[in-house]
Amino acid sequence: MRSRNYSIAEQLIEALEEQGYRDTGPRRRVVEAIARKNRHFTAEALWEELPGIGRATVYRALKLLVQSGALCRVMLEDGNRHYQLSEPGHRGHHHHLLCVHCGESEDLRGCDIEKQLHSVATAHRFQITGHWLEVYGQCRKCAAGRAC
Amino acid sequence: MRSRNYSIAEQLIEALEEQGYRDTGPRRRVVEAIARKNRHFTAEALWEELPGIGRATVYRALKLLVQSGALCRVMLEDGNRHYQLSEPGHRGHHHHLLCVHCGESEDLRGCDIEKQLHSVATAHRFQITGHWLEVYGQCRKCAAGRAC
DNA sequence: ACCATCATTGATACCGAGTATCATTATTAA
DNA sequence: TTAATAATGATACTCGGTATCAATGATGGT
Repeated sequence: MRSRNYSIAEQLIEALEEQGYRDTGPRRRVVEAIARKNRHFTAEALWEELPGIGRATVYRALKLLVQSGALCRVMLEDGNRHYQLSEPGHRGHHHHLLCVHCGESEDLRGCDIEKQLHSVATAHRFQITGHWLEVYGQCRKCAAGRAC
Repeated sequence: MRSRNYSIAEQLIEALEEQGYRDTGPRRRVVEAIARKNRHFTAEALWEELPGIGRATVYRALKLLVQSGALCRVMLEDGNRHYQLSEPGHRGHHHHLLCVHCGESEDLRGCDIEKQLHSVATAHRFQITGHWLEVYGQCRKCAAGRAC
């Protein structure tokens, strides 16, 4: 656990350094807090658990991490914006299964929605350049009525 | 044109009355402004073209119309929230093709994404209760380089 | 037509999420 | 070690939207 967290934090720092950003104390505290999370979270909640770190610093770090693909912005059903770690090795375009009950989220793999959209688009004579998809529901634990 | 706008406005007023809301002067001015639009718009822009109508009134009307299904909230790629009229007789859950160039939008018909999501969900043992999809691209006119 | 009731209005203040500014501080490369 | 430059955090601000509340308007019963 400890080492896993450590390595996630390291990966995030690396993601920043790859883009030419420095490895600083406050940045480290932010990514360590993110690495500890196993569900999606708001920027505000993250900031609140980081006393002494400025709001702007937290928002800046989140922005850079989203840019790098290491972190995803997800949209909840109520329209609130949350953040969540990308699964390792899964930084490109992808979608999420968001548990509305416990807040757990997993990357949606094996979704070839692009193909399907393309055929619909042809019928509309519409040239698709991008899309955005969120899927809401209950994870296996919550669906089974177990705590998670 | 005139009569078409009139009838759209009437339909919107009816959508409100069906829910037990009153047909008032300010409400009428809001729905008439919406009926004139043929692309998605922001709440703020709508308010600005309605001098004398309070901000809250505009936001309240939008909220009620979205509730009724006559109006959709759409999310742009940059995260900005816009609104657009539902196509007639298409008030239930549906998706949009949004032209990023001219702002035109059409309802996406014939998309059986639910089926596909369901099979992916099974693989994840995730119980889907809802989803949100936006599709971005260029409408046929913009793709052809024509003004629209 | 009148009145009592209750919904609606609009001014205002407020809220939440995020950004701009900017003087101070930390990191880095020479 | 130092000069250059990036990052920080306090603060004020923006943007989209909501809560409050006194004043106004619509409605249904008589």
